[in-house]
Amino acid sequence: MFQAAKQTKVFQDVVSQIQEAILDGRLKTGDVLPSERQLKDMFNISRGTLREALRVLEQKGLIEIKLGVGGGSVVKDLNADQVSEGLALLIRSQKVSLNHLAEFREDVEGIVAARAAERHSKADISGLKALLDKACKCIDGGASQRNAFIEIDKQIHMTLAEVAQNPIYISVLHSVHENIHRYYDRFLSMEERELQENYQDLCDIVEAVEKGQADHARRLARDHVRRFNQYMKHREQAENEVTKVSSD
Amino acid sequence: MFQAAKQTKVFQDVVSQIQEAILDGRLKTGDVLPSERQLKDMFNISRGTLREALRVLEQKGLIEIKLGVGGGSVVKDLNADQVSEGLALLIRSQKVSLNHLAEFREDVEGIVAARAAERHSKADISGLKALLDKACKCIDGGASQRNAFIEIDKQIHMTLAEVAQNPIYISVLHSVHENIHRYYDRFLSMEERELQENYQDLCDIVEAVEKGQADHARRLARDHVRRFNQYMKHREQAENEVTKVSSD
DNA sequence: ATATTATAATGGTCTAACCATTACAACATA
DNA sequence: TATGTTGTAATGGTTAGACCATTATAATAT
Repeated sequence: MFQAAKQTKVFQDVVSQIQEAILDGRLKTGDVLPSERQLKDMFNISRGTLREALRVLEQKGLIEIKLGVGGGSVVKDLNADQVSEGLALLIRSQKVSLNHLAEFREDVEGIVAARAAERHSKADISGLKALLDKACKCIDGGASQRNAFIEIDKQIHMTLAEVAQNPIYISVLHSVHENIHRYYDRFLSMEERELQENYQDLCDIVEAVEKGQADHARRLARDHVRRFNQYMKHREQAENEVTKVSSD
Repeated sequence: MFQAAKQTKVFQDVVSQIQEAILDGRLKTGDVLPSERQLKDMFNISRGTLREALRVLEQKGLIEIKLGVGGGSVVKDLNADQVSEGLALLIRSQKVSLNHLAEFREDVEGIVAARAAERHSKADISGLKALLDKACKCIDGGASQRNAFIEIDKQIHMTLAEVAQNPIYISVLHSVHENIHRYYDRFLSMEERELQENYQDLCDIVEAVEKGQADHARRLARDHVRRFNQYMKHREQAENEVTKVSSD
């Protein structure tokens, strides 16, 4: 007959109100909320409760809290960081293994390449080829050059996601890279031969994209990522062997 | 020469310590943290500061805070809710459109079907066929039956994600469904003809999975989702037309 | 004109209460 | 004895008021 009386925790109500204001556009990126002492009076709550609400909004990625005079709660430009953090937690909590993530990356990079092949413009291809040139120049350099290569490699993948014209791919791929690199960074120094192979892969993918061969681009991208994954797994195993022997 | 001195906000340090304890397994799902009054003494901080930390952990999905005697902060079983919420925020903030999400779903469902085709067991197929049977019985029923059909449809998709044996697909697909349905629920009442088509699609997909035809399953799943998306878009346009006319 | 220093506003933290909710024990009742 | 009621104490939720730490800006000195 009756509904359970609304369980409002005060701070939750404040979170909702401010969140709605942001999502409705009544508060825009860069806007500064009133100071805590003003807000607490506006909501007619205590400062502690208000601060709990602000902490939640901060954690959601909706506001950023700055210190000192002229500081305060600033409405943030929303990005994929929260998605990325959530994914990172799933991985660290062993709900998701590196193999799962690596496989997911294979598939996503495949999709991205295929969509990019469908939607690329001439300007996109020019941009990609410029990146390939930069990558090529890094191959036979020293260790620092190799890090540069890895960086450009990542840029090429992210650029493909942009060419695919769907921000979800950008966010998802960004999250995946973020989390994969957190684990693989220590193995990332590649030999010149691997760099060469890697570079060739990228050239092939870009070529397929340019020709609009979606399925082919998908396959190339997937194989490219799979090869990278297998290489990293070998490195990890090798490292584990060493650790095992030296601790025997 | 020097690094900037660590900017520790006290509550952040507390968040880190508890988060690490959970992720390292020192605190397990279901464990209850000491009461706030005990924790504040253990960390040697004030209760307000502690509560800010707990609110952040709660928002991250790591703990759940229960009221009353025997209440307290309980370590939660981590799931994809945070990823889902992050995605929802991106959508509501117009960073991501429904078209983007729908397209993404096409691709993901395609992947899932392909992976399922590679990895299915006989038991998986039995489970899927049982669901198909249930779906079939809902087709010519009334409105309530139709809702049941939609529910089973979702179950079949999620089951395919489980068959694919990668928890990321489960999480991502769950997030996508969650967010798509938030927008499309009002249009979800389908005609018997659409249900029939839908059912046939599902049968075809399961058949392709059973036969291990990965590429075929991918194509079928993608087309299935695309058709659904187009149908929903038409419904939405139709509704907008009506609104437009009636407000003229 | 430039460097330094004070000022005041803001977020960060602390203390010490009291309120609201809830599991459970103590008690009353049939 | 079994069952329903009530009290109690522990816990999270909220409040109030104070003081500390940081920082943009204005005032001052060089």
